[in-house]
Amino acid sequence: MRPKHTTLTPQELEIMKLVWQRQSATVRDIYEALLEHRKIAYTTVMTMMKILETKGHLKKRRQDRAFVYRPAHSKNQVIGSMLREFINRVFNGSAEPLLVHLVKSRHIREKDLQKMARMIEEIK
Amino acid sequence: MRPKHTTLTPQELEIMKLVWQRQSATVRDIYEALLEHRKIAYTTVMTMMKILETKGHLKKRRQDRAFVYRPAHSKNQVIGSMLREFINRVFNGSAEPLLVHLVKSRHIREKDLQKMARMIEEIK
DNA sequence: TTTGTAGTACTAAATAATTCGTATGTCAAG
DNA sequence: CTTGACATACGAATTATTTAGTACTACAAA
Repeated sequence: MRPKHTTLTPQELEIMKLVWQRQSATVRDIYEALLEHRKIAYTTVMTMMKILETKGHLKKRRQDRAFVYRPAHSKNQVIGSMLREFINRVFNGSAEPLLVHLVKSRHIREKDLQKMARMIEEIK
Repeated sequence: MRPKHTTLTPQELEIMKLVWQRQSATVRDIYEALLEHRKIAYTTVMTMMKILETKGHLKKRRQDRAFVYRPAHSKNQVIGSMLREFINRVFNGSAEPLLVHLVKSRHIREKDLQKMARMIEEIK
């Protein structure tokens, strides 16, 4: 069976971002990082990380008394599939109308497009 | 108070897409359109459209015995803000890494970028 | 006038997502 | 040995999302 593409919920993504940043982290590490932005209970973070593990997004390993968690997949992989899912759901699978939105809303500029064009050249 | 930016859930979006397509629609119209793709109850569609109305995404008007629903906002507006929300949540607000993903995953090609560049020229 | 059809209103159940409390165990400092 | 700090395990409450059943009403056809 395939990896089973469980997409990340908003709170799960928030935690995954922090783990990716650190390569590996304990519940406490993430708890403290989250606390800087909002009130949250230690056990809430623990539960979330346990869920992320059962969903296959985190791997854990015991180190001393606590678990150390690591990402099971790269950020690029996961974000990439979230983007694909979004394009499917919102734009029926085609990226062009997304681009149109980005351009018209001025989220990207000519400069960015040129940068991308150069990137394509390099890939070729 | 502002419009209160309720973002569309997946099923809500599905329905809104059908209403945008039709300009206006009854519960039965949408029910029949959805039925072509999957099993669903008439009252389920009714409930969803009622929710969309209370969330401010649909306006209703009675015509004969049934309600006729219309979008409260344009597709561009709503999709645009969904895109913005996605960029904030997933890419911390900057569109460039999104572009990088699109290019690297070959979702967009040089041809598309050129098209966009021309579009920018026209906007200027 | 009776009855079937098509509509809404109301209720509610199932699942997913988010949050946190209590119980329990282990280890180190006193 | 006792106690406090810190960790996990387990259970559960809350809210959001999705789905659909039942009751009731209005109208048109028989």
